Amino acid sequence: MHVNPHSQSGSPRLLAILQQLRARGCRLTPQRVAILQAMLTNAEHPTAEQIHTRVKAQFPMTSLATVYNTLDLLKEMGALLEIELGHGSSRFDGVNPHPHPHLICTRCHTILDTDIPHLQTVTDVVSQTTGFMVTGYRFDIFGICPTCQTIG
Amino acid sequence: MHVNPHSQSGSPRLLAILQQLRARGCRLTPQRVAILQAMLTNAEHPTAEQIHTRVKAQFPMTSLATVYNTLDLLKEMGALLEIELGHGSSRFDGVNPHPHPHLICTRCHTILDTDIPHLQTVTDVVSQTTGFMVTGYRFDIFGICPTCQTIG
DNA sequence: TTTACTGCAAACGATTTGCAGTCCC
DNA sequence: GGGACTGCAAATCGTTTGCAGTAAA
Repeated sequence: MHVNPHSQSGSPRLLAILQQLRARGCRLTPQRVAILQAMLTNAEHPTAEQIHTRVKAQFPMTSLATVYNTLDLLKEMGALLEIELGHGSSRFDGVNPHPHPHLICTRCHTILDTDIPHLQTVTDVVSQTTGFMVTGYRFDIFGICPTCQTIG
Repeated sequence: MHVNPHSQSGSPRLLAILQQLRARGCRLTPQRVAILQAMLTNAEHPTAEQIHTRVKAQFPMTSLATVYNTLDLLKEMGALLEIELGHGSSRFDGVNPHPHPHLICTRCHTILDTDIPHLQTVTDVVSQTTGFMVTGYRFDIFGICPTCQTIG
């Protein structure tokens, strides 16, 4: 299999991450690039399985293990966020890799991004008052989404 | 095995939860009461395994499955909080079962309770602006605790 | 006596890992 | 050509479950 990433146009973000991968000495295998593209263009906070399904449409041989390996790599690079739920699969956010609050519907399991102003300030204050060196956070708000409320 | 919960003094909270269990038609087995007591007197956010170890000191036959079953029951009753971490075991908070932010040290895995004023107000605002019916939240702040910082 | 609960062991399911072969660079 | 990466299958591990026996009420 052979793919030349330069032959296809891509978003600045995609190109930047490909660049980062190259700088790391990582190979740009077709599977890897396809997984990355799938992550950057899916705002639904997909599971590894869902990414696998989507990538298999393009490269049928792709294994789930490779998806997991690649997601780990991208996570370590800071290119995506993993939302680890206790039960069921992790969900991934490749659209906004910076910590931000999520609204999680406990009925349909939809995850929505949301914005809470000054959250950075809040964690800064915690850092100062407790002596904790804050490196990140996760703020999940659970409830029932508007759609599920109307369904009943 | 036979234990009479009334023969021992207990905190008001312990007695209230025992009462709640009885009201539900649940049996007050020695294992169950011991697990509950262990949870109410351990502020270290223990794992199921750690609770199992502690309870086995008192009732050596106690199985880990019973610990899990009992923790599930207590969680469903709202008597404790489960902190589900993606990797490793869940941690449980039986001291403060109401949602509150946690400071999690990514080096020594200590979990500290903390207080952020007006967090309830924040989730209320999110509820109003998004139409989400908020039922709970989880706010984990990751970093390096003061002790681990001094160790280097 | 009734039946909820227990211990045990096997099952489960998401993720990781070992390995032999592949193919990007 | 070398070694990072792949697919596959087996291993891992926290947690759940089935079941026959036990004991709380």
